[in-house]
Amino acid sequence: MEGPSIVILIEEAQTFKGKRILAASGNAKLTPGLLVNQKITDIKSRGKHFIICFPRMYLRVHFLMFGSYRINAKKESPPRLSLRFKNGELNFYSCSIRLEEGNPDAVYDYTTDVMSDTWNPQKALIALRKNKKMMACDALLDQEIFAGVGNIIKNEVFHRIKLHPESIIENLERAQLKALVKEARDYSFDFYKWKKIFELRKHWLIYKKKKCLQCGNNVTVKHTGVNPRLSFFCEHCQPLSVKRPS
DNA sequence: TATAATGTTTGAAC
DNA sequence: AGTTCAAACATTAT
Repeated sequence: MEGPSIVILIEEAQTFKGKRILAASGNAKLTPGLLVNQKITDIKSRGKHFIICFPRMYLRVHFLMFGSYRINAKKESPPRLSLRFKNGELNFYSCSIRLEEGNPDAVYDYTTDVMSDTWNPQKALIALRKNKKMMACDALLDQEIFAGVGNIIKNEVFHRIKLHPESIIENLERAQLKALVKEARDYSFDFYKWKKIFELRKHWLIYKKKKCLQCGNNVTVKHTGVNPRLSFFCEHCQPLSVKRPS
């Protein structure tokens, strides 16, 4: 689950903000009793982390690849964590959940979150210049630089800026670096917009495509980067960046 | 039905 | 000590 999906969850879960937990259960490695009677002071996110705040602690939920949730509904499988409120219930499945002490704002840097109001593109540029030997595909998935960006966003962004995902950061022109930072945020917001109206797939231009919609060439599918994650790209429209000697 | 994928952490090995 | 790597976790569509 990528950053924009977490932002949608925040909106859907707003109904529980300010509400008290009446009961908590599940197979998460935490003591559910600690949550009972806790009042939710805030619901927020940082990148792919969904955060439920209490006065002196917070829940940190990461959905990884297969995590899911239900609001006022249940799945057949046992929940990782189920929270019951007077006005409904919030259920999490096959995700990573941790209960942490303190205030999340002391831990998280929201300015590196592509969905955040405080997103700082300049900071991302500086971080990229600091990692000049990195492949662009690894940089874009780096949650310290582009928190919230996942593999779908990665592929669509490289297609939009017409760049080969295996390009080395130091070989990018200044304009390409800026485009990378700009589209990381812009496509994330398009992802958010389209996902909300169930049109996410419909707008994929390269991810899981067979042919490039621009030139008709076969889409190259290969694992790229140190991770390595699957990349879909057009060798013709997305050339490897090679900086000219200056 | 076997496979691979909207992802990250951990700990061993080098 | 830093990096690299495989394993682990878990669900579902194709």
